[in-house]
Amino acid sequence: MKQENRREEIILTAAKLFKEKGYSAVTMRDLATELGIKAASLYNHISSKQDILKSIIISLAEAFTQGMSDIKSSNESAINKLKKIVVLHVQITAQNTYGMASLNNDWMHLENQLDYYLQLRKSYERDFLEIIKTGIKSNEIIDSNPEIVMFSILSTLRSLYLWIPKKDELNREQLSIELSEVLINGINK
Amino acid sequence: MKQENRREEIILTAAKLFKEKGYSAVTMRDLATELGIKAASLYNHISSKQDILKSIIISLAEAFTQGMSDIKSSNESAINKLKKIVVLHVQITAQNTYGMASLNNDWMHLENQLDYYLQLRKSYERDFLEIIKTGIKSNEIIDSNPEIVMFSILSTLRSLYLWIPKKDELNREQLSIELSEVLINGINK
DNA sequence: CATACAAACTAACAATTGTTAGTTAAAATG
DNA sequence: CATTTTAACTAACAATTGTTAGTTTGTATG
Repeated sequence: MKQENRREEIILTAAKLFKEKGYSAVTMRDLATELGIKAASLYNHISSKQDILKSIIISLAEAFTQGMSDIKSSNESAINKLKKIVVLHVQITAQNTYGMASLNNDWMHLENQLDYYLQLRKSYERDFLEIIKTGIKSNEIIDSNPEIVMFSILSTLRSLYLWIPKKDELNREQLSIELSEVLINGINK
Repeated sequence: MKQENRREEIILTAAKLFKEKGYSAVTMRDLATELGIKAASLYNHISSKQDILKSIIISLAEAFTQGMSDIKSSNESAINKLKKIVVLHVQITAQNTYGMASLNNDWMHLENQLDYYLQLRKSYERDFLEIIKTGIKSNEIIDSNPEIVMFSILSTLRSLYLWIPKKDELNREQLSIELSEVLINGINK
């Protein structure tokens, strides 16, 4: 039975290095050194550097797609759907902050899977925008430019991978609540 | 008189490529090809690849520092200071979307200037946080976690470089107003 | 104990990297 | 017109890159 743990360990360590320096700046020798082995030994577990990147990014992108699918079909108000999106991002990001860095910053270095990734992202943003537009029509959400609303919320959620590691005194649920408060209700008194 | 234009052109083209692929993935040959010359010819105008990155990032970081300094000393309410910060980001980003990508994504590849950059950023964030805390104390801003408020606003402003190029039908002033509306007053009706 | 296999190793490769040296042609300067 | 400067070029370098081939070592399995 092949030890799948070692592969996972390699991918996790790679994600950590990718977060610090970006995919292109991390060499297979960097990665091997971090793991205490030689570069050639990595190839007993992974098939290429590109294969590592693909494993990191695609699984995360699919998790977001699945999450959005659940939210879409969840007979909730638009505002509650937005709150669920916040929870989704906090949850996935808290689970894998390193990988989220690659998802955000290294997706353009995907080769074979680039089109697939872009398709997932496009579809996610389309669903997100649809929720906001529905909320505006139903008078739940203030009459504003829906793209700016999505841009604003999504930018914050996509940056979570940078902030969550610094603030682990805050638990996930609490963070989701405070974030929803600020993003949805604003800060003006 | 040395032609300073050519240097500017090289730096601008480099910023454009850095935005697409990141600093590490762009080679001097890529850059030269984009300009229609050979890699070695670049060195008549710049002293190193690192020199290009430094020129892009440091000037932008100093522009933000200057802007924040003006806002700090501008006897305005906290909310109005925040609105001025939005305008500052929209203005600088609209002027140089390519460079802002490097500021956001490639700062860690600075070598000699890394400490200086980090110092500027830290100081900027300290001032930003201070404005929010003052606003909370003076009852202008809702009683919330000031770090989350800053994180949320700053994440959105830092992502502007991705969105502004897609939306140039929106003029800067209009964008600043709508963004302030969403970020400060929220979206809940 | 014999065998199979997982996971490390050494050595090497071809390609690519940033950069330097030296040269050339055209344009600016006196 | 003579000279200097600018900005391109060719050729080459030493280092680093991802990856492959072949080998060794320890650990389970039968």
